Amino acid sequence: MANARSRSRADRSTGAVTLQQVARQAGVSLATASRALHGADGRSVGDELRRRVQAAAEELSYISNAPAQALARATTSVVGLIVHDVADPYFAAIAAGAMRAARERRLMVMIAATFREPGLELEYLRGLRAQRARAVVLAGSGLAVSADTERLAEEIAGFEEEGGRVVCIGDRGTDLDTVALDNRGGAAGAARSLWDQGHRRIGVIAGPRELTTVRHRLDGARRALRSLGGALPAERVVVGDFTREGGRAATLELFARDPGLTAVLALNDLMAIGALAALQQDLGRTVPKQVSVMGFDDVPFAADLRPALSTVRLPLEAAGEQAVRLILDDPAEAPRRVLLDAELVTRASTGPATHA
Amino acid sequence: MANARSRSRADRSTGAVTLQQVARQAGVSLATASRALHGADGRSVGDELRRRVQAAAEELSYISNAPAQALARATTSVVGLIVHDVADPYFAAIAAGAMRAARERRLMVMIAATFREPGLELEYLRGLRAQRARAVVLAGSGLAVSADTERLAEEIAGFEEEGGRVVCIGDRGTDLDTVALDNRGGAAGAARSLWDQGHRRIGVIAGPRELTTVRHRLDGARRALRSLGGALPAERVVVGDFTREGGRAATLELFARDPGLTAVLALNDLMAIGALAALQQDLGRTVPKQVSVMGFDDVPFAADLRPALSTVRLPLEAAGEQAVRLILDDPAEAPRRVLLDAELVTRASTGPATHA
DNA sequence: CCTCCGCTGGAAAGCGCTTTCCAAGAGGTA
DNA sequence: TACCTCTTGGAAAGCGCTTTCCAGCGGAGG
Repeated sequence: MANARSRSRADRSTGAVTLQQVARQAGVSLATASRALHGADGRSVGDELRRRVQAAAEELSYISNAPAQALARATTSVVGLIVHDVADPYFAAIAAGAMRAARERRLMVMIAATFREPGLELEYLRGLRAQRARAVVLAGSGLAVSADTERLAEEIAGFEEEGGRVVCIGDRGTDLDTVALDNRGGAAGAARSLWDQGHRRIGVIAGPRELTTVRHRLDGARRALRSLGGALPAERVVVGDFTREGGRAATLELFARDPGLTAVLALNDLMAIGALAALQQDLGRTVPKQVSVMGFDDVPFAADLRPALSTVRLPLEAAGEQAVRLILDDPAEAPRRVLLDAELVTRASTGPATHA
Repeated sequence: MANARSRSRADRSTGAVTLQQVARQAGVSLATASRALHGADGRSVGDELRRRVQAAAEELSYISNAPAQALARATTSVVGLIVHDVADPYFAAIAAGAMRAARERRLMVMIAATFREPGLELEYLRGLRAQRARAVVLAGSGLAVSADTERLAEEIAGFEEEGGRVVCIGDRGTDLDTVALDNRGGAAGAARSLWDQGHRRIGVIAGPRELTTVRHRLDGARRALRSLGGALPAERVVVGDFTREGGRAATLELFARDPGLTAVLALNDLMAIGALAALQQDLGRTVPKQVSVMGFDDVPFAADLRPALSTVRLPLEAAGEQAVRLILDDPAEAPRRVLLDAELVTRASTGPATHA
């Protein structure tokens, strides 16, 4: 008997059941089968025939061919999601939210991780365009300065011209649909809270300056301090990787420059964890007794660190959800912007400044 | 002038640049253009023409239509990844590995989260079949008992018959390509290490019993204890959600049953974190002085908890990578099985038993 | 009784690509 | 010079679906 492997060389089919076969089995035309099963056509099919088609499909275990549908309909049911790194809890939370929203709308999500290489973002966007994704969510923070930024903008424009939709999480320069997170406000609140507890010598450990997220957070903190009569001189800001190790190294550098700091504001929780490690293990300081540490993002484990990390909570999962909603539910003309609030979460890693 | 919106109703095209247009612009036939740009054909194109085609493609910003290619080639460049929850660091790590491997092979990954509903796994597998994914990685632990298990097996068989490939991470009953993690061995090692430190009354907090992962870990621990002359009676095993809260509740229950326990073995790190919280905050015990806590998985923050969590490290990212390699690199006949070792990581949350 | 309309089913024309086949030319050998 | 082989380009036949059009039919209205 003929098995799947013995097809003629000219036969490029996969051996999967086709709609044609379903139609034959049900004794109806291809058109009717298509309408009975997927009928986005606005056309109705008689009850009797519809039942016959459904039965045939069931019996043959028919599974529709999405690429073929995509070709014929000129649209797909996939949305793309571009993040920096899925293993980073920040992006994991966003991804979870986006996937939940996608599920509600019965869409599949194609995910791409750039590992922070700007070139990859462009490449993946092109890949998603090739897939004819309906929409793509750009979750990674934009780069403020980059030769690729312009190319990216062009690519986005091209995509939108073809009917694709793009939304980004966090502000980018461009006028796109945006789900913005209140980085500035959150950072300002964090700085103010430190100030209110008597801290006057506050150090900041920041991620790469090109990230707009970093810029906004830094800016928020700086302004708040200034408006309170303080300042954030350049030597009290150390840039490092946006990771635990980056935070550790940055903290060491910060205290090498000024051992009298009473608080460190980390621009994300990963760095804050590094700061905690540096302070408690390398520098032998007690937190928050001698030095307060404030994080940013409120990753899931923040409350389980010792001391429990005070931080700024960002509604990341909601951001992911909103992003796909925004993009799919009502395709407005003008670019829209949704601002999600940050919330200060005070836990045990911050406390009153000890005046030396 | 005619814009993209003014196409006739009969025109189902997206307005995207097609290969046909590129061919025309380059003054060659469609066939030649196809060969010049993607030629998986084994056929060569003269240098001059190839250059002309490439220039035309560049100039028109041509982006190939993946669905159309998929239809014509009867294969795609997407792999599917089905997990329980992307926000769970366990799956996030696997996903990161899988994505890295996919990138090396220039594949796109379609990800689906089941949120632990077994029905969804089936549904997503069908979705991935519809997409004609080349391969799918089943990352979530299998359910040992489930009405869906059989349906799932059928679905997998159908997919493989059509040329799709499936690999799972962690053992499932079925004879599939598998990247197994040494859950049994890891749990045995963990139990032994506790035993060796003098612990004789060890409680275990476990995730849902249907998960094969849980079964294996539990089994490993039980056997190890038995072989050492101890035992793991049913009342010292409490089942809860595989989450922080589940761990906390389970720990409380465990100590309500037997306040004299000197160690708790959590079957994943999330539960271990809950145990730490329950012990230190709710029960007022010191860890590891009065009670030792051992986790499982070694999530990224395990070392930053207080006390730093002793746990069993699983090479999760490697598992994700291996899975996609296994499945794509050499499509062997017989189902293969790769076993990845677990490694005991002793940190500060475990110590010698205090004999009351 | 005839016409017109609304409804349902089917034939067929694509959607944008890949690949098979064929034709034509180049180069080698007898 | 005649014949054969090898290479390169193009025409055209699909891949599996959706959707447009058209045909046929029954019922309502004149």
